[in-house]
Amino acid sequence: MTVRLLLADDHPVVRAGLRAVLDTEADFAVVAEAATAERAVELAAREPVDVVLMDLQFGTGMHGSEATALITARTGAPRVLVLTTYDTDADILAAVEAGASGYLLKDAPPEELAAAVRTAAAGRSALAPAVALRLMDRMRTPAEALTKRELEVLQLVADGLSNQQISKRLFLSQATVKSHLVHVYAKLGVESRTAAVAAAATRRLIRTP
Amino acid sequence: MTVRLLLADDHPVVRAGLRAVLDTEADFAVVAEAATAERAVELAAREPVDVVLMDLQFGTGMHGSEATALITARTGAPRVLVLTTYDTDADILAAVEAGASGYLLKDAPPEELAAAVRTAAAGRSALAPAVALRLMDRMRTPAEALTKRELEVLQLVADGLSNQQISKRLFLSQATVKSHLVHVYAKLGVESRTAAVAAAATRRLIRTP
DNA sequence: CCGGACATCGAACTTTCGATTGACCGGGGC
DNA sequence: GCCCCGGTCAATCGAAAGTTCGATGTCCGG
Repeated sequence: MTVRLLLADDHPVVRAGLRAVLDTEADFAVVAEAATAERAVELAAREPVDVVLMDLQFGTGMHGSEATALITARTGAPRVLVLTTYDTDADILAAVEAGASGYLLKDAPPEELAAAVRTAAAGRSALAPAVALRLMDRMRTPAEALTKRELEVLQLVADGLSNQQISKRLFLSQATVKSHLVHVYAKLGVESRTAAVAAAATRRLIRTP
Repeated sequence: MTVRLLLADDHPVVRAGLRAVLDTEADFAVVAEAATAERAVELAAREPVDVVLMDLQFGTGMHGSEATALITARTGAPRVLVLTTYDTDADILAAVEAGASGYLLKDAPPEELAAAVRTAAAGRSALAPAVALRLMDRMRTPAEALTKRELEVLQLVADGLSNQQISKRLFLSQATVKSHLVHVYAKLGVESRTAAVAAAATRRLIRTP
């Protein structure tokens, strides 16, 4: 049984690398490539594909997690294996919520990559050890885990928005924004918004441009 | 005349991709690969190589710019072509100072990549259009260029320090720190420290963890 | 069913930040 | 020599951020 693959990554070199690594496996066949998330969604709907290898950060246009959600929403959809460079908590959560079957880092060795593809093709969940470890840590110390809402506010803080701007963006009052930030500061062990952004960046909780 | 290549990148997939892309060129031959900067320095000294494709960010150990400096310091050294994902001003300057013959982004199309390798092999300078454009912009609008001191203060802001903490760290008064930040805000077109950090991060003026 | 976590909001308070203005000095360039 | 720029500092004032104390409602699991 051949596993048909769709590669979605904006870097030609990475696509070539994935093709080189995966085509050496006898039971894999790369049937399509996409340089944008939009194109990946289109191809996944049209071509018969078993597993999509999806990057998260594309240079322009749709984000990989959005594309993942669109692809997995259909019935009989292929499995989506997220393959990204960095592992922020926000990205992992977004990918899992979007219906990704797995989450791999690009620095993974080829054997791990092939194993993850087979796992995903079989319908099981495939998480990179580093990612799994992070989720374990998150489970083990739920006190330090930021809620989705807190991450959302923190991300906007990192984008340079003021409390006023954040409140308007999220349809909240400034009081609520401050409230969330108080909790964020407590969980991160800091006492200012910039320190929170720095701490969250090192812990890969948020996306930094 | 065959161009002998050494690939230095910690991502197996990227190395495979570069090999796939470059080995299709008749006059290129990938003769060695290195997964760390240290290994790249070692191989560049031992193997007969014409051009080194050097990543900047390795997972652990030496930085690519250090390795570049070590490699180019020798007489009869190969040319080093820096090939990285992101293009921060600091990285570009460091690479050029280290003696890199060129600076490419990993999202470059294969033709551009091959052309840059030939340019480097011929002993000429090879800059990616995006990188060259950045340098041109930097020349054209020096008003937006932050001074060394301003960057220093801004970096500490990005690390989460308060004005008070920065003043102590740099042996300044808070007035001076504020003064620098006023200039930074004006140059970046923002009006708060977090917005300045966000703007500087997107423009790759500072280091983000 | 009840406790706890999460999300929401308000008000009063303190601290920090940012804007503004003005000043001094040293080093280059004209 | 003179002027401009970079770096340094001071004082002030309003705005923003952060703290503290409260409160309500939902939802979920024991």
